[in-house]
Amino acid sequence: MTFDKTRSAGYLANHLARLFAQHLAAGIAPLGLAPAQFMALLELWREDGLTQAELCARLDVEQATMAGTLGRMARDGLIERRAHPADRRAQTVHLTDRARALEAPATEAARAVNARALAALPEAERAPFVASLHRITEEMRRRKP
Amino acid sequence: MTFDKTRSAGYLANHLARLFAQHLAAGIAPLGLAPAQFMALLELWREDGLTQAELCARLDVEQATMAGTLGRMARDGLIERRAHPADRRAQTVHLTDRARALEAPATEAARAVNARALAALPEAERAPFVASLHRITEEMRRRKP
DNA sequence: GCCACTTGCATAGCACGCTATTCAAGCCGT
DNA sequence: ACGGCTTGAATAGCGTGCTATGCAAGTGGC
Repeated sequence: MTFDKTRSAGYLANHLARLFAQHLAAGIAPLGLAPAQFMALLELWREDGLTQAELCARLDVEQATMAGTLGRMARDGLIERRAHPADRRAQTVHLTDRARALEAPATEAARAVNARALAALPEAERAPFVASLHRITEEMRRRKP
Repeated sequence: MTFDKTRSAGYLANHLARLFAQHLAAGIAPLGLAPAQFMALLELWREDGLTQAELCARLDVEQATMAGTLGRMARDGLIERRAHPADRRAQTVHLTDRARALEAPATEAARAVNARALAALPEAERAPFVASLHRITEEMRRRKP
């Protein structure tokens, strides 16, 4: 039996994620955003003034990755880093007005991508699919390689 | 209404793909393989002597991406490129013995990752989940951004 | 037969992921 | 108060994805 990629959850997850990233990138590029920046903004819109470490934990990415993303966001005028009031090692990350103004259009673009993607499934299968995605993701995250 | 990432198919697909990539990378690193190289091998194990363009089409990645992956694979002694017999622009990609020997252990590692991941779902939900993944992927691939 | 379009690859530049390393600052037990 | 572990962040190096270019070789129409 050869390995059938069209039935491999891992292969399909990779392919699907690339497709989502392409669609999302196209949707938010006009706003001057890249996908990873949008993810970081998602957290910052909920709660401003997080530290880099907190962002890492919430998005489950490595610290070095987040440092790069935040660097690009600062360069692009989306965030400002300020000294942490209580810990001189840490910095807090704050949204600029420009970033705050992007919340509505950016989340709208993301919602549109999700809607168009899920349209491929019969309505009754959408919620179970997303639930399964969530379930597997949480499990794999718990017991990392 | 704020955007809930834990219910966003796109967000979850990205997260899941990163987790799969980490698990797979850990599983095949001892073989000297990286995830994208494994994907290319998957096609070459089925049919040796493909051109770069054919590999791109089958894996749905851009030509420039494949050029990079094949370059690393040639560097690592996994493939050889030969002149195409009929088209002087093209090259055909051929497996080395080393790459051929990796088929069994590498596919086994990938299968193990899939199995462990799907173990998070009740048995009855696994097939529908993979089917949905496949369905959405195919649809999104058809009508690209 | 020639010029224009297409096609196969390489390359450069950038975004993101990861690991590994380094450094400063906080924390702790003795 | 000290020496040692932990923690927050930057940096370097690498793999993988993308777009955009550039060039050589094939193809077609006239």
